[in-house]
Amino acid sequence: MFSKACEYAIRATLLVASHSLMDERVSVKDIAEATASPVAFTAKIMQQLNRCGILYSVQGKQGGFEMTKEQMQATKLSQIVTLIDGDRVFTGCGLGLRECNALKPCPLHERFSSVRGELKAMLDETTVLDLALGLKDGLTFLRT
Amino acid sequence: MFSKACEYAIRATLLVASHSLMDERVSVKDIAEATASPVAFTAKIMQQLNRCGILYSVQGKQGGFEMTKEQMQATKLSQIVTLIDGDRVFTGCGLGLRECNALKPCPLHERFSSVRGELKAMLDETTVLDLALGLKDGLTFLRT
DNA sequence: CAGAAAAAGGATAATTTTGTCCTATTTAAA
DNA sequence: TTTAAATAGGACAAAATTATCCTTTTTCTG
Ligand code: FES
Ligand code: FES
Repeated sequence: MFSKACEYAIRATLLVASHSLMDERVSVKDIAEATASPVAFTAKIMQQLNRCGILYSVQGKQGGFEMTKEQMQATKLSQIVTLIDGDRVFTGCGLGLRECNALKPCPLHERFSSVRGELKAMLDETTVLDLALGLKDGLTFLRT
Repeated sequence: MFSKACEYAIRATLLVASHSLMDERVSVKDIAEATASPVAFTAKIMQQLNRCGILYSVQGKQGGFEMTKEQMQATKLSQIVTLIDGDRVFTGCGLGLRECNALKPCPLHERFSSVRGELKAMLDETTVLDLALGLKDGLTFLRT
C-alpha cells in the first residue's frame, strides 16, 4: 500500500507528535528505537519532514525533533503520504494504466476508484494530532 | 497498491478472458501488445497463472492461453492479487507493523482496517467474468 | 574555549523488483 | 517428416527501493 519509507515517515511523525504533547524532544536514535526503524534511513526521512515543515529540528547537542500543536493539527496523513510516495496511490489506476481516466476506464475503474476515494478521504480527514493523542495515552502502538 | 507484476497479471487475465468469450486463443505476444506490458515478464506471469489453474495454456504452434467460462466465474480478483502479491495488502498493518493486531493496534488501525476491508470485499466480490464482459463489449480498456 | 552530542548531507552498498535473453520442448501445418 | 510457431523455464541484467557509512556543521555543556 505505502512504501517502507512512507510507513517510517508516518510512524516517526506520530512518535515526535506524541512526545511533543508532553514537551519532550526526540532524537533520530530515539525515533528509530521507538518505531523499530533503521536509524540512518529514518534520519533521511526526518530531513524531508523537516524541510517541508511537517515538523522542525533543533541541531546540536540536546537537539532533536519537535512539532507544535499547530503543526499536528495542520498536518493530514495524506500530506505525509504525498510527500514521500507522491499522489499515485490517490489518483493512479488500480491496474497500472498510465492514467486513471473515467472517459477511457480500465475494467476495474468504477469499483477501484470508489475504494481509492475512501482511502483518500480517510487520510484527508485524519490529522497527526488525532492519532498522536491515542499514542500518548498508551492506547495505540508504533512497534510490536 | 499492487505490484507491477500483479497489475500485469490482472490485465493479462482479463484480456485472455475477453478473447475466450469470443472463442479466441491469445499468445503472450498478443497479450503483451494488448496490455502494453513487457513480453518476457508477462510470459513468466502467464506461467504462474497457468500453474495455479486460473487459466490454461496450449503449447506448440497455434498455441496460447484460454479460459473456460467456469474459470472466469470461479476466479475472483482477490485470488490473482493473493497469488502474485501475497495477502499483505489484505491483512497487513497500514503503518508496516509486523502484524495487524486489534489487541495492540497502531494509531491508524481502526480507520485503516476499515478501508482495507472494503478493498478486500470489492476484490472478493468481483470475478474475472464480471470484468471481461465490459471489455469484450468495448466499454473498458487495458491500455491507453 | 574545548569537547561531545546531535542533525545535515553525500557517497556507497544491499536487496528487491522489474525486465531481458537464450535454450529446450511441444505441436500444428506444409 | 521437416519446419516454424508457440509455451516453459533457467540464467542473467537493469532499475528502484531500502539501508548503511562517513564527514561536516551546529550547538550545548563543562
Ligand atoms: S482507469 Fe483504472 S482505476 Fe481508473
Ligand atoms: S495494527 Fe496497523 S492497521 Fe492494524
